[in-house]
Amino acid sequence: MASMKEVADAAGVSVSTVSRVLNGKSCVNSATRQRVLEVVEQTKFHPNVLAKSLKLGRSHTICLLVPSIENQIFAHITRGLEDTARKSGFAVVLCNTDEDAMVERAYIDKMKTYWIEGFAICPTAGGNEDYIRDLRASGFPTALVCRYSQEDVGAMDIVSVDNYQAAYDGTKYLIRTGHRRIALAAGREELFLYRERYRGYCAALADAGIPYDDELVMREVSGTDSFYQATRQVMSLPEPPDAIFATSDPKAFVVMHALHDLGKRIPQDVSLLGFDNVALSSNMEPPLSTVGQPLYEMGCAAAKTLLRQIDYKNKNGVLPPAIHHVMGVDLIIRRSTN
Amino acid sequence: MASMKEVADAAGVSVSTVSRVLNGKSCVNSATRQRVLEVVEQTKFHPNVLAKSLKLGRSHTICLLVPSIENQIFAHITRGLEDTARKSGFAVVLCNTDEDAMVERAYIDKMKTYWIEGFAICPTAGGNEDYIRDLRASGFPTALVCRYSQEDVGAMDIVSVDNYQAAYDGTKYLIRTGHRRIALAAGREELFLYRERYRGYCAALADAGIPYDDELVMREVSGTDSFYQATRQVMSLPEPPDAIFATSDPKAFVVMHALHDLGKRIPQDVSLLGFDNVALSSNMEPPLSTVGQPLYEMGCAAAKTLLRQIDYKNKNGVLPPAIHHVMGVDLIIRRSTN
DNA sequence: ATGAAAGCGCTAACAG
DNA sequence: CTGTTAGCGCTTTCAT
Repeated sequence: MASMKEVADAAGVSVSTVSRVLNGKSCVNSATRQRVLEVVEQTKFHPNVLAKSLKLGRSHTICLLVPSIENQIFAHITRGLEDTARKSGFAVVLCNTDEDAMVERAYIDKMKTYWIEGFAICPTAGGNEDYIRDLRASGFPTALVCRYSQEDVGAMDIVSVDNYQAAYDGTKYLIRTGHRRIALAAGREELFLYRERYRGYCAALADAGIPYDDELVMREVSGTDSFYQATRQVMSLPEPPDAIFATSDPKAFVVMHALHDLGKRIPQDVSLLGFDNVALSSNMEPPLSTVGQPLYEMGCAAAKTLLRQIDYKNKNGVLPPAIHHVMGVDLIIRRSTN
Repeated sequence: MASMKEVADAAGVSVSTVSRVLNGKSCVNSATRQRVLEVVEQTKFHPNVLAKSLKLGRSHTICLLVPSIENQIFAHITRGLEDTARKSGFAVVLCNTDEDAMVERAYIDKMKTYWIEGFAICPTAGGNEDYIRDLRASGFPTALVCRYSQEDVGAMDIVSVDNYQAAYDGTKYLIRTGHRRIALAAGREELFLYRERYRGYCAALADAGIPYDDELVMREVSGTDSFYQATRQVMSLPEPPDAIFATSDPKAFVVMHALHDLGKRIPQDVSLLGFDNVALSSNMEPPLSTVGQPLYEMGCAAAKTLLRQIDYKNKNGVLPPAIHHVMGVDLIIRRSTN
């Protein structure tokens, strides 16, 4: 890794001139420019980004925090984010928080000192998110993806879907297709998005005049796998459900598995509707009907909103007003519902 | 973000003293140490890692290149790598190459100028990997994970399983359990690991005196989905297979799907064996028997070998001799084979 | 159009 | 034990 000084010497010019031709600033005599360019070519010189970052106060790096990249949902988001960041010359540092607020917090603290230019965060379920709000308050471009709290709206940049409406529509679809006893595989209540989906489910039921039955809502006890038992339980009710709405595809997979083991046919005995449209859902047996979130696009949107904030901040010294990007969902009917 | 100078001023000492207490080098008067520590506390000072990196020539950052994080296989590896890197204070930059050698190459070039301390790479299938070998040649700690070429052995650090033996054992298991017509969902031939798995399959057949039938090996035409058609074809043979060995779990998922659509029961009509043991395989219907690679651990091992190289290089100025870490596989019998 | 010089924030001799 | 100083590699006034 040659340094600019070496290039300058070899070309018989000063480092400032080399810098100038490399950055296309102000005019440089085209003869000298040529000479410099040649040397750069020969020596395979690449400017040291670290030094540049230090000088300029920017690193062209953003940081993504997700609970776990092993969860397909976050894998899709990550892909979208990385793709669009890369196209703009940004690198992305990945951190798996494992739903541990301590890890999340420590990581953010550490990353701040890297002059990371922005943070895209799918926050951990448990934690108080004050340190995330502080992040923005202290001037870091920040985007919440998927997961966010009510109070964040208007205060932070957010990329999400309308979880209430999406769940409402999903439930409505199940009702419209003749189902009356609709069970819900609900997500962890600490997460606003799951409370919203729950609300949507309740509202759709109410609007259709179907009485709410708490025995029909399965709650996550310890990890997604807990829906295996929950499914067995709900299916052994005197009046078992004729449809199950899982509030995420990974949950739907374990419900599906439990149903198979119970000898129940999908959708003949019970319809199953998921939420997310993760890549694998189309390969399940039967292929899973689901409320599709545009996960990849949400990752792209998160990157874009971060880039936008970074730009704005570099121009105006402050962050732009927060926006809430609410993306549309698609109801994807495959063969697990009828 | 306060700077060390400010801390120094506030504490009434010089920056070097602050640096010393922060780095625990040489002795500092415990009274002054206290004072400095207090100011550090108050101002929430974190040293600027960029400046430190520039000065020291190290960034405590490694780079991971994978074809796509959306592929569960790479998600597991990534998780293992990130977990162990983080524990050692390293950040990891993620790049999805999408099997595009151009992207891979460009990314590596760019990352070199970030003073990235090491590269963990699951190389793209197509490309000539000279630039990866150059990476090591030019002094960058490098680890190949899963995918590698014959010629890399001994020349580069590699973390993999013994693909030949694993496929041999998997096939052997199928034979031992009474199968004679064993089809193979083979992977892309450009990948050494798939050629090895193919060899293992052939060898096991030969050793058991079962004639090789080329009609029984399905080849990837265009993405994993092409195995859907291939499965239909092979099942419509006059003498269809009584078992299918898929050389990766994602392939097994589409084979399984095709089998279902064909009305074939697994394992009654045909046994199905996968390769990888991706998280979802246990949730399939039926749960997939598979040759389990320790993917998470392979990620950990890749991080460790990188860390080891980095250490060694910092001490001795050169990279340590390359090692090939061959990890064991587990035959995981679930319910898709009998 | 080009060079000299200052400085981004930090570490590491080298003096004292 | 502590302060001074010289850079790490680069950008950017400010002169020339």
